[in-house]
Amino acid sequence: MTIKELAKLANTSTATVSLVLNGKWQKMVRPDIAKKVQELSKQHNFTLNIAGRSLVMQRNFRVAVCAGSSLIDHPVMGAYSFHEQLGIISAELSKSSYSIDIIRQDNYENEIEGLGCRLQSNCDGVIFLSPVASKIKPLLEKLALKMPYVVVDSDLKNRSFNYIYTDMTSSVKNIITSLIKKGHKRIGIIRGESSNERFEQKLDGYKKALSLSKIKYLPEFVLADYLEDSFLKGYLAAKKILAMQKPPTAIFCTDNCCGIGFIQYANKNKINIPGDIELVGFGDEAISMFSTPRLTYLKRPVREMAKKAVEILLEWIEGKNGYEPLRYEFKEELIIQETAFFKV
Amino acid sequence: MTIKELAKLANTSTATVSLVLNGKWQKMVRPDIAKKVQELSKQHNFTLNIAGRSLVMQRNFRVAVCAGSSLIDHPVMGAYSFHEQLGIISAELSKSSYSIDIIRQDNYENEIEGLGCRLQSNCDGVIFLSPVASKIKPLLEKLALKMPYVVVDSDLKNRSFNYIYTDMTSSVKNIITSLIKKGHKRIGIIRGESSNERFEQKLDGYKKALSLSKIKYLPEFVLADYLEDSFLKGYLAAKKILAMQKPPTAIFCTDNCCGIGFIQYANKNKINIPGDIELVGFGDEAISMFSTPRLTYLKRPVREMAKKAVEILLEWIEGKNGYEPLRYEFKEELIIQETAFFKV
DNA sequence: CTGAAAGCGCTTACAG
DNA sequence: CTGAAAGCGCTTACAG
Repeated sequence: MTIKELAKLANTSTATVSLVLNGKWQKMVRPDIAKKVQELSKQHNFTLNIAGRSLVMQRNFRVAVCAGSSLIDHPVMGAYSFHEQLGIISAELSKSSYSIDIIRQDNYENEIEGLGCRLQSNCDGVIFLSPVASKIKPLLEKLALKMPYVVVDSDLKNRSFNYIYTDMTSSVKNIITSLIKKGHKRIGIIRGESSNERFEQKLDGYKKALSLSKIKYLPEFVLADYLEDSFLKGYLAAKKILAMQKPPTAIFCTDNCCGIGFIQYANKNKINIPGDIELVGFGDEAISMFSTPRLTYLKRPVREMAKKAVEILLEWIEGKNGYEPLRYEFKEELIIQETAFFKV
Repeated sequence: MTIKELAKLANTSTATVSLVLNGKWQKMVRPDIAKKVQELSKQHNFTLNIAGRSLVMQRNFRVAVCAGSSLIDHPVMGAYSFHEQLGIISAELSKSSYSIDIIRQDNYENEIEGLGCRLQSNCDGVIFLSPVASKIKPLLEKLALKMPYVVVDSDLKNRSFNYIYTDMTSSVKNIITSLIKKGHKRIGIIRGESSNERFEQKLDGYKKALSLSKIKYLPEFVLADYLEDSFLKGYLAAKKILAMQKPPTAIFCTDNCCGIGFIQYANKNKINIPGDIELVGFGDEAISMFSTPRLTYLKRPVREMAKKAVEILLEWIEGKNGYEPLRYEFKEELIIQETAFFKV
């Protein structure tokens, strides 16, 4: 069924039907005609054809979601955030009858033209999920997108871009400071993530906290080996740490997966957490309860960031006013479970 | 840039450009002209406008994915499969430049018209993810979709529908039989899922295995209380079971989350798994390694099913031949980790 | 307040 | 082999 047929049934023109169905009829269409159109439309379960609308409105009702393909391909370990975000983004967009295009984005340098052209001709907006800041910035500059975009979960530190982020450095600084206040003097940090840049941000926070409290920074307490498997990283780091003559009394894992690996090794070797060693993770809610004891961790606001991204993107797409660059900060939240206790 | 402009640049007509860019030019367009068009198109990063194509081809380049909204809204516990599948589906579709529409499908009875009309006017095909068989069947009959669809992960037991499934009854039967062969005579089963129908299928397999081996079915070994939280279900079931005077020597958890809950309780109460009690789970790979000991489980081929669904759906959408009803079976696979050991 | 008409960017018969 | 033209289903000036 098309708008033409519906117009015929309602004994009016397609223009009138279009106005009514798009809610733009006030003061333009006689109320009785509007009502009739609405009733007929409901009765026949009529929906405006999206291709027709797209063509004339120069809008595609599609939003692109760009993410590294490792996130898309290997949803098993540590990449849970991406799937949470994808679910939320698609559900939110669906409410406004937008659909999503998943775009794999790995080789930032080589695919600029392809990506730009693909985005430009298919989508109304773009969401970049957790890109590496130092790579997405030149890409955005080169792309010079004419459509709205938002970068989610990367602190681009430049107000001319649109991004939603958390200040991981200060989150980590605060948590390490709390550990110090509790009496810990020997605090370790284990790298869980594969991204060097992200780890550096957290390590900065760690260093700042130590230096503020005049605690000496010990390189052997930083376990930053590169390994694909975050869980295994935690497991092996635990082995290394617990073999030390004077091991740390508290550990910060930069990723929950890694924290769970740590716990698994500790359990096997009868190390008591939090009795012998306190442990704090960082990441999703998702897997944080699957260990014994349950992980105390800084919860990342991944869902909130995704939701916000859709909200502002749609506002920009549907508004006619253009938009100001947007920088929006979310905060990590401390979730106290069983591997460490704090006074808040 | 439009096809018109490109045609002008190439000094030819839009018809010719369209043929070339769609790969239909062989024996219709002079090779030198075709080459010129291809070069110009590449040079200008030209892509055919999808709205224009959609309208004239009567195709939307969109596929709907229907799923219960609890899966979409609460990705934390036990609903991991959905997110794995969503990621795979969207990535696969994206390769063919289709985008996806997420549709929440909860109240099967009341939204038939809305759903049907929405699907019909926006999408070229539909994927139903893990619907309840007894509800999706009447819905499909009433909808009488004119477009291709596939039901993923529900055994509809009716060859007139299109569905991809696993035979959970026989998977469970086999695993229980293996436990019996290993010497277990007291085997418990714990319900992890919220869907009654799915649990019944597994329970059937459990009963069949017992009956084949002439082992008496004991209702107290079936822990099928309803609880939202699968993890907690496992935890509480463990408490109940381990308080029995003669508890089972092996447990089958119908969901991995539930298995991990069981392990957590056992660990806290110094019950040795697999020494005191062997444990087998059922579900995703995703969370199966986050426990100590790691869960032995039947792995569901969720990703494989999703990939297959997209493959056949696109074949149907892009083919012009209509299609035969399709029924495609996948098998669960036993993954032996640390909570139970089998000879295979 | 209403309707006829132009036009969005394509593809596909159809005439040459 | 090539190009002019119709038409997909809408929205939005524009004329009445």
